[in-house]
Amino acid sequence: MTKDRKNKQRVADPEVPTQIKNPDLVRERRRHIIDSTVTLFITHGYHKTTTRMIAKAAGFSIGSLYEYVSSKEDLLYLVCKTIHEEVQKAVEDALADSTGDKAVLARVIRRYFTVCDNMADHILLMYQVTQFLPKKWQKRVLTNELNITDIFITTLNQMSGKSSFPVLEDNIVNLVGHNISVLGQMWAFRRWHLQKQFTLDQYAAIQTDFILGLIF
Amino acid sequence: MTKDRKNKQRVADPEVPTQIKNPDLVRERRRHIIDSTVTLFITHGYHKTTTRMIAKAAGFSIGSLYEYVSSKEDLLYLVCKTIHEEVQKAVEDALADSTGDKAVLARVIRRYFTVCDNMADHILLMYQVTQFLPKKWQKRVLTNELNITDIFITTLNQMSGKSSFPVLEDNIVNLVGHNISVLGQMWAFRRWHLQKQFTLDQYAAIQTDFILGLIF
DNA sequence: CCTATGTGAACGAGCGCTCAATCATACTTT
DNA sequence: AAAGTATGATTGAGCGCTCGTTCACATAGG
Repeated sequence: MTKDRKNKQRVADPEVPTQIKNPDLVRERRRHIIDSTVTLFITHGYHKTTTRMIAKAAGFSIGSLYEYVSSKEDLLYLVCKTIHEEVQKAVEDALADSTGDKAVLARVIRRYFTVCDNMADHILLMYQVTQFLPKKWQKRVLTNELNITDIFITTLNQMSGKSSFPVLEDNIVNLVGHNISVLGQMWAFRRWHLQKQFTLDQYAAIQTDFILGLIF
Repeated sequence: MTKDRKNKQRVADPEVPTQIKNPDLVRERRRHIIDSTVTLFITHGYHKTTTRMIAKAAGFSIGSLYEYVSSKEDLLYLVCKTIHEEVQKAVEDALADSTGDKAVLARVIRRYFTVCDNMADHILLMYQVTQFLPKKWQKRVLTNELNITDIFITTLNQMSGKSSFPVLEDNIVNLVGHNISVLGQMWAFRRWHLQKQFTLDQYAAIQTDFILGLIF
């Protein structure tokens, strides 16, 4: 009767725990577990973080942990997903009031770079950790990554042709979108080195000129 | 009597194996082991690659493997070091005949991007794997990474003021150096996506304009 | 008393690494 | 040339241990 749980290949898409009935409880606890896990993953990395550490940090026993999360891999997926949602939300908020204009693009970039600065550890974590996901979920995470780039791309497209903006080729728009994402992440990766020479704002300003140069 | 071998903290700096006498043999075999390992790490990742797999791939028994390499971590360090040396050499070769000129910088960038394309798997590996090194060696690897950026920086400094080049501020030179490295690596990370829109040459051409824009 | 939830000892697969034993080859001795 | 010896190189069974996961049982609430 319990045999049908045996195979490791879980049925449904991402997140399938066990037998607790109250769904609100599950959501809340799971959220709590994810938060604790993120911190642990950031400080110790995925492999050196044991499930026992996670349980302890979240204030559960290992047994309970497995009531809310079906495997360590599963948890990793949830972590990745959550981080991306966070980054994406932060970026979208920062873009909420944009209308096509040089100064606006500059502000968008500066805000995005600020997000990258605030979430630098999370960004590094994502880079380190995606590899440990099953291939199937890796794709999904990669897609989320590209979603963020897409936000810039659509923003640029909206600006294209309006106000002081020239009409932009698709190719260029795409590349600029990628460049913005990547140069933001570059700050996360190399900030210890870059900070010796620039503040975040200076960095943002120069890179903005850089990016605008490609457009105009 | 054999007790003095006990502590895991190895004495010397990086690479210390065991009791085989012929040093040429050691060098050659170790090189061979590293090569086999790189392939395995790229396809399976660090943790899923077992020492037994490495031994098998290199054509040794595990016992023999440990005659040439003192630990799996050690091997990881050697792998990182070797890759960086390779990248660095490739970049330096590509830069061998540079004199200050727009066209030359363009060629330098295109060549570097080609290196990134050829060694894309290696570059990804480096990003994934550095975290598993002991802190002490992590720094060293990070330094190697920055060395490559420095190559660009010094190249740019040599160009500064000569021929058609303006005299460049230090800050700008540094940032441009970083941008070149990072935009090359961006190709490695996102090439599956970018290839839909650009060939490597097109990518290099546009990004070069981009970079030149910051200089002129 | 029954259902929902929480617990942590126990399990066992898998790992890096060691080391006593064996083999191969070169050098000595007669 | 044959037998003896010394030494470097190779082997793989197995040790010690970690860690993800499970499950028989405890506790709480209604």
